[in-house]
Amino acid sequence: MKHIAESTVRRLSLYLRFLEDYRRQGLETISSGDLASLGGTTSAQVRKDLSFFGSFGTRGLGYSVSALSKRIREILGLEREWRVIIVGAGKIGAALAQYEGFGYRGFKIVGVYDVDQARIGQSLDGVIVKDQQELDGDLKSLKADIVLIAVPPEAAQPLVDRVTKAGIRGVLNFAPAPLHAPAGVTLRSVDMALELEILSYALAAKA
Amino acid sequence: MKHIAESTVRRLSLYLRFLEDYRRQGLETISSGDLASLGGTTSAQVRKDLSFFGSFGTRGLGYSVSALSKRIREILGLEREWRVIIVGAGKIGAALAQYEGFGYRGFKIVGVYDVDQARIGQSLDGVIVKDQQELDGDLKSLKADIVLIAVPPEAAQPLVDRVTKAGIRGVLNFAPAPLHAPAGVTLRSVDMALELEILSYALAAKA
DNA sequence: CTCTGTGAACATCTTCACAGCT
DNA sequence: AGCTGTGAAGATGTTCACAGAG
Repeated sequence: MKHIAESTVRRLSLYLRFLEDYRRQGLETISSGDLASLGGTTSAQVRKDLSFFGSFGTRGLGYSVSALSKRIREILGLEREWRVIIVGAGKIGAALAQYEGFGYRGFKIVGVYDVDQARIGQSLDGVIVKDQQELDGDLKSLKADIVLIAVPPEAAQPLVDRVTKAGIRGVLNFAPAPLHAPAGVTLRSVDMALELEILSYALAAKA
Repeated sequence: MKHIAESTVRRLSLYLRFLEDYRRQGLETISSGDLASLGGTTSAQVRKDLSFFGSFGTRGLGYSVSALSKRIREILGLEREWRVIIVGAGKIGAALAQYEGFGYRGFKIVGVYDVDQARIGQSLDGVIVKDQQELDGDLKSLKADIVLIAVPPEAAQPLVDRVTKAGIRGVLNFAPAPLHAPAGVTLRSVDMALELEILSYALAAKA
């Protein structure tokens, strides 16, 4: 398969949400124009995005809501369950552990770890915070696929090294630090301070 | 000023962090190559990014750490204080209110609001959660610049409409909903579920 | 000789416009 | 007639490669 742009994948993920809204409303077909106006893009963009993966629509009619949902879920790898471990049970880690947005789409939190004795043993939405010393063993025994990093920035890179050594191939980082992972590992970062600074730029630039 | 790509602004923000690391280490100059290797980019990219805003370097030597820091802070609008209001004191809102990453760079949280009586009155890192009914008045009296949205998805768009009507021009949304804002308002979204889905795609695609 | 600053070449992503099904 | 699917054109972002300052 040809390489797909991240922007395309992001939009696919959005389309899936709109499709689920449509299904909830009992609608059976949707056009590229409908998807476009919901997502703030153009109908050509929607058709182009989908065309990378095949031809799912019917000319003159549009797309079947259920068939397209299914197909996008397959493309995104959401038809399977992903087992997620969170490292760091501070404010962000705790918020992530209890975030409803994850569970409903096949992301299952199977463990939360911290180094702070005060946090170990706490229950976060049914998952008990465990001692980080148990992490290496648990990554394997719990069959974790993805690690969410919610530790202080200086602890983040060593943690990436550690979990990738244990075989983890997907990491989502929330620490404000630029991290590096070996080839074959997908590492993404969500940096809230950075987002605020980009907003600051936009506000300052138009003032 | 010509339009600057978001990717450029994002990198500038990263460069600023590296510059601060360098300053902490007492180093006085830095080359585009140094900045590039820290940020996982190329020296040409660094120079191009900076060139949009002027010529700050010395050929044969590099950039003055302190002068470049100062200049990037000006560009990003970080030499001033931004007054931030958080709406929604659930898990995410509370984590944001207590996130240290914001304060140190001129983002001051001046208020947190919720509709839930059980949360109103709670103290989050020194800020008392107030009743959301007071939001409209406080946006003006507290001179808020930026609103962070941490409410359930269905409440997000009405909230955007409300705060933009009150004069807010910068919104950072954490609810998993695609929002629209009037022209002149900068709205950015951080969507954690979306990030996990993009990760899922990457893992599924290489499997 | 080193490292910046930048036009030009290149690569990537988006939009256009229309042929082709239904 | 309506809407998809897709090459081609256009716009945007990145890398190259070198002139020029120190």
